[in-house]
Amino acid sequence: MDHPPPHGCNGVRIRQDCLSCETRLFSVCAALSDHDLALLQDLASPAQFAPRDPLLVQGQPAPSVYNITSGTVRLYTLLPDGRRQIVGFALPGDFIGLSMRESASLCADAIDPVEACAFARLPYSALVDAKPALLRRLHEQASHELTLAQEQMMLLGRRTAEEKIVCFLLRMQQRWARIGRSSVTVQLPMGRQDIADFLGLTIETVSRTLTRLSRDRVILLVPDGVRLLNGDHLASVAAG
Amino acid sequence: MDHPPPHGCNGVRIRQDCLSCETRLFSVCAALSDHDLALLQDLASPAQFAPRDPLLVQGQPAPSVYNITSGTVRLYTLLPDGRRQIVGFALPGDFIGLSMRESASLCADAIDPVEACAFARLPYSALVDAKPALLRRLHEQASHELTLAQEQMMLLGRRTAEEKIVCFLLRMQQRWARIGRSSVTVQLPMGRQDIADFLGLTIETVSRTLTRLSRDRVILLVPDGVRLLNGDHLASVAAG
DNA sequence: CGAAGAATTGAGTCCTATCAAATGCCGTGG
DNA sequence: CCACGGCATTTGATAGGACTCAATTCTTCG
Repeated sequence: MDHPPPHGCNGVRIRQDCLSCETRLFSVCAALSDHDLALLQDLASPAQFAPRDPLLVQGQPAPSVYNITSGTVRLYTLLPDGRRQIVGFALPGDFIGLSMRESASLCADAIDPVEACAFARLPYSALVDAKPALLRRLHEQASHELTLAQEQMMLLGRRTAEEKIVCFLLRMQQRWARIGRSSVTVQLPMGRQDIADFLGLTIETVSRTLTRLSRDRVILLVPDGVRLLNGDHLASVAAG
Repeated sequence: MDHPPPHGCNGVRIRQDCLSCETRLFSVCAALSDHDLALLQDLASPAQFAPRDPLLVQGQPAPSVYNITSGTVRLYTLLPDGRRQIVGFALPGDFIGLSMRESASLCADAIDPVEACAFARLPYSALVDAKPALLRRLHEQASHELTLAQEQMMLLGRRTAEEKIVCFLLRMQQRWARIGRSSVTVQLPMGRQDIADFLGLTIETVSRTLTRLSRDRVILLVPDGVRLLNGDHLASVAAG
């Protein structure tokens, strides 16, 4: 893929171009015919977020749902005393706002520069009502997320720190692979504290575990990511 | 509610009677009109499970989906080395098999004697395709489960043993209340080991924490449940 | 009554958290 | 170009909460 980013012809304002969207095939949009996609495109407005910009705030009304087209978003909940649990990272192709409820049950904010398709909730909801295929796709997506959430519960409740880290690295590798960015070097756009809050650990334990794996030549720490050196060992740890 | 359990007239074989089903209003069936409910009823076959009987086995084909009408089911995943994480308990009105995939990603088995409506997956799937209202309801249900799963992640990743226990008790109270069994005495049909595997603790820690709460007059341990004595204290612990 | 399983209680250990300090990284501005 | 400040990360020392192992008590039920 080396064509330029999508832009409008004839000098019109730059708009989404769903048909050529790189994330289309991975996203909920894959459920739609070209015709229905055009309807969806009319509802979409491009949105950009700088690092730390919020997409959703826990408890506050969520005017839009989003389809991430580039960048990484963290989804998390907070306790009053400040403890944070990250419940997921949204990558390109991921949909934010599956439940379509009026107010957000989560916080979501950009980790790095994020681009997304925003859909106003009401017209989007109407389109979902009119297109069962889209609803079906949303439900499949929600079911998939539920399965992931259940895996994460096993990880949080029953796995050791090392297993948590290893599972996390392997899952990130799989997720990048699924959207066509397969590589031995796993990109980690999030910081150590984010990883800790995702895995139910402290930042120190994350750091120590990564350095130990690195010393044991199982991984190699590189800027903004890790290279997986000993896949067999990693897989056997993850298997439990 | 003191009428006898549903049974057929004229000596016909006992069947589900969805219209008078006590769990109808809480379950996915609430999405359907009386007419559509009749279609659903034709697909339903009553099923009973003794304690420890499996409803689903991880990785194996799931021929049916279930609507629980009485009793309690535990849903869990296993690691090869035997570690177990319970991801939820299904109570009357709960639906098992939301994802409608062919093979189960979870194990599910009865904790106490369970009665359920079983629906063969294929005809059920066909009905869902024909009735968007039913699909919509399934999606709402899945979204709700996703929200619960995210709360559970916070609990597993960031809460102390005492907070886990207290949150669990309060949530069980709410769940019983929602299906019309509100009471200061919270029924706990599952054993201590089940609670431990749900909360990411050991059975000893569960037991010790419950006895400590009991000594502090916050709860009272009774057979098959607990009575909540100091709701304010419980709520403040749960708030974090 | 006795056996088997479930739950509780106790003693000691270990993994991870906590507290604290040092190091590395990167953009800014002199 | 390099010194500087701020932030993220790493490393170290210590403590503590939950786990492990083991024994006892309580239930249930034939």
